[in-house]
Amino acid sequence: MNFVEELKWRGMIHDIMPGTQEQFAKEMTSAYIGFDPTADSLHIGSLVQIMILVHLQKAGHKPVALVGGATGMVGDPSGKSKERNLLDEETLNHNLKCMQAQLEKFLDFDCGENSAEVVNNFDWFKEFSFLDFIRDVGKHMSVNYMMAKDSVKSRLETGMSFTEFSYQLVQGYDFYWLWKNKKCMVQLGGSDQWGNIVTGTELIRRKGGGQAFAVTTPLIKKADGGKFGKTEEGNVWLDKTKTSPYKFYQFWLNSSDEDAKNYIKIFTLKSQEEINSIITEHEQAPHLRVLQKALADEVTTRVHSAEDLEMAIKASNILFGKSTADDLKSLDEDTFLSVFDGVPQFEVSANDFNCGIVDFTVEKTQVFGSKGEARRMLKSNAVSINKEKVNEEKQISSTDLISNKYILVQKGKKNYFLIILK
RNA sequence: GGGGAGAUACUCAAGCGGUCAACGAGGGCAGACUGUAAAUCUGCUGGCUACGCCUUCGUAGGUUCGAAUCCUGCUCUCCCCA
Repeated sequence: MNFVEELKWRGMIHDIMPGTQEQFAKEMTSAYIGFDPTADSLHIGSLVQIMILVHLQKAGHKPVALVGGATGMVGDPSGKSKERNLLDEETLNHNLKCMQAQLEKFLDFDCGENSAEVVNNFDWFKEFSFLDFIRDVGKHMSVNYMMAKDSVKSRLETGMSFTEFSYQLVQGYDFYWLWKNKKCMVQLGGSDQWGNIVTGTELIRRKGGGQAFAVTTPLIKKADGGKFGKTEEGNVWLDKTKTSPYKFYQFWLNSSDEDAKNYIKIFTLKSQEEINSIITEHEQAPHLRVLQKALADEVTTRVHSAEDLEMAIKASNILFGKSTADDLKSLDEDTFLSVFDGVPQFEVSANDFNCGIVDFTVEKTQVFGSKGEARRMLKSNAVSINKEKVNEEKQISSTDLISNKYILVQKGKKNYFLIILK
């Protein structure tokens, strides 16, 4: 199956420029996606773009991942209702380094002519002076054209700086540069990037007299209209120190039936037949959640590792299985600790005991952010100690310790915290 | 440069001298139901040494017994004219 068809059945194409498919059919083609260095880790939103590059390489083409050292200094107005804050250079460089390391995990950088490549647009912008830029690049684009972009139009009312207004030209020049110097024919990206991408193909047409192509992916949303990739704590990151493999696994496992059917096509490499059979199986026995498990297994393995997955499953079974306080107590210490590796942990000392549950969860540990919150939770029957519901009267003493060392605190059904006596 | 409008909690948005920790909506969190799903119903959504107290309505002052509400300076944003 060719690249474009593969993306099509997976529901990963939002828009595609005429002629793109023919280009991919004609020859081994390089295509690139830009990643914005706004944080020091990629999150699962960028995972969609990464998967596109993976498919691209599998189809025999050359993936180029661009990290935006230069564009990151400007700030993309697309989809933003407010002017962005600029990052300082140090943060930016740190972010770039981290992101690059993550990207390298997903692609093959040593497989002959379609080896992946990571480029940084700062490399070609650092020597490019402002005057040169407005003469060589700006001259080809009319303000009228730039103003017609949605990303600009929607900001005309509320205002936008010249910096952000110029963003599309900067990104457009990236495409031009890659086209000119690396024969990169296609730019891929999220649907919000369409305007920026087209500026690039226009620049290539006007300045370079050539042709280039584009494919964009739809914005992923949850079935209920909510934002994809957010949890109570915020973004789901690919960096395991920011989102533990256990939490990562849980994120996918918790997706709704509706969502999981879409996600499995986008985030796994399973074939159409495999996916259909998993969905059929799931519909026959939805409570087994075969679908969510298949999804969570594969994504966790790709982003982390088989070992991380194993521990995440083990932890999940213990935390969400039918286990009781007694089961917890019967675990040996090693298993116990490794199971809870991904669960937020707090350390206490022996004299932190013998106090009320509220003090214990707020002051001795930071399970809850304030006493008010702790009381609210307790009142709504949301707190468990070692899998047993407790109320505001509960006193914590050393008899609550498991293996004389641990206490398991639970907020609601899904949020666990491990307290360790040190 | 001239004129006008505005800034309220996570977001939108009421309030226009006391009864305001601030209506409402969205979002979020929790409870029940379930399949660690969806839908639905319910509760909560500034902090505390908690029938009371403290800190919040762009910012700094002022008027007043009393201010988110009135006055003044400042900052920022938007609109119109040049």
